[in-house]
Amino acid sequence: MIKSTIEKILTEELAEIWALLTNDEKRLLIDNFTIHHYKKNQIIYAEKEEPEYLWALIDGKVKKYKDGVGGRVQIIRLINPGQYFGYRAYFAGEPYVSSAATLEPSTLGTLPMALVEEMISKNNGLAMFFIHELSRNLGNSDTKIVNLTQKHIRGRLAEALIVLLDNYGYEEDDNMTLKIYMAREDLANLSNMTTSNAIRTLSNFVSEKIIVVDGRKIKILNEPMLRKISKFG
Amino acid sequence: MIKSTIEKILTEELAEIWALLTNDEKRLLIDNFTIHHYKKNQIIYAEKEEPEYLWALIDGKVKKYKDGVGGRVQIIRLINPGQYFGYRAYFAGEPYVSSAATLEPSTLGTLPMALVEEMISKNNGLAMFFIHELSRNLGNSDTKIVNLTQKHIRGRLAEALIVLLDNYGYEEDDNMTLKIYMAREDLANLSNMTTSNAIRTLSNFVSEKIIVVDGRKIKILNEPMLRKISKFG
DNA sequence: AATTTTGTATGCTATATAACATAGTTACGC
DNA sequence: GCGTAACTATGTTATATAGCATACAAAATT
Repeated sequence: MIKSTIEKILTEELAEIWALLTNDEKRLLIDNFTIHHYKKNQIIYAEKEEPEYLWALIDGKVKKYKDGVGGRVQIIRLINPGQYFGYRAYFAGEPYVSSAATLEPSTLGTLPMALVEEMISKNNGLAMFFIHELSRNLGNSDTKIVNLTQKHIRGRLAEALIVLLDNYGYEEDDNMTLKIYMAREDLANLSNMTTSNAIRTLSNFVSEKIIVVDGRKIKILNEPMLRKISKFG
Repeated sequence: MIKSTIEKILTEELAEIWALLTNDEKRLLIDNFTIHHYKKNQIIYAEKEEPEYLWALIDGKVKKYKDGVGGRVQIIRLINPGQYFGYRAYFAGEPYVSSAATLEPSTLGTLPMALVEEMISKNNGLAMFFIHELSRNLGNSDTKIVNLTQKHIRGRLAEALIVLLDNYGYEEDDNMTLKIYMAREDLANLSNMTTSNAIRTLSNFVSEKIIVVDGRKIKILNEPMLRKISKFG
């Protein structure tokens, strides 16, 4: 039955919010939560659209990005399963300033923001949850500003690889291969450089035995060195 | 009497929060709100310190900035009278990731964050206020990432001047002169360039009759052009 | 008032990285 | 399975901007 599937997802994948709710709120959530399936590289919402839903990533990988000057794209955040997005613009009372798209086939859930706002106004634990999330994201954004503007190309790419590692971790079988297979272009858009330079710098890291590359699979051989380059590069 | 001065400030300068409170909360606020006077270019708090207070700017001007690679500094936000800062790190449960300092002699108020948190947990209007603030700041930060990484030097400086205009406005008497007198170095740190290049680009804008400069006074002659450069530069 | 320090201005040089070009390689649709 | 498109790789050139040097002006300190 559909309802029980939703309940399973809410209690297991989105436990963080679920735990904060009263029984009435849980019921409301079940009744209004909708599951969506997205293909790889599909746009979820785009800049300038009006925010209407809270999005929850249940399974898969999602990027948030901004289209900038002259066709350049900047990836500003990566979303993991169990995380929420798409709510900031609604809370700020403005249209989206960034777009969201899947990096792989993904399962997502939506909840109308009007309902979320309603629930927040009555549930302080939920309000604190969003205050906490927004605060962490804002800190990351501020840090990103300095990383992207002041570090050199090697430092920025190393940083991007560390971000991928922190977000998605290693494959279980070898504990070395990044659990995300990104196009070089996405890697470039994450670290504010051209695709050519992402490829080139990646090759340099391979020559220096810091990583091994097999297509889109990236195996990190020397994580401390990568962190060092990220920090001082 | 001191208490009545504080009450005057709270009701007039910090009306936005005041209006959201119950009588008991207002009393609590008056009893725990402390006024501080800072000189020009004085550090309020520094990166890596533990956040303890909510800061309210009552009068003056404050910059939030991050020290980056090789002595470079990035100004990430400007604070106006009536605005609050210093709370993000506390909510995120981490030390400060940026520093705060005055740009001119300023009057500030503090409130212990533990009290703010306590009040938020009981007052949903207050919680929504912070959710709204954090959401707006996060949108600005994300936009800043793209502005600073993708725009050319002229666009970045034009953008910085627009930010100063939007934050502090024009002098009342001529409606053209920016109501903030910043060092060229601060201007550079705001727009991610060296001081030399800020001076040079500012001179170019003068040659092009977009602005007039008299020491630190900047008069904007052609605001539409400046906005155009900011947008496409 | 004299002296030091700090800020502003401008020219020249070096360099990191974008832009462009070309080619090989892999994935994908028919 | 073949042809086309998308992706990866690498070399070369162009250029925006940092870095450095020098000079002058203004402000602060003695």
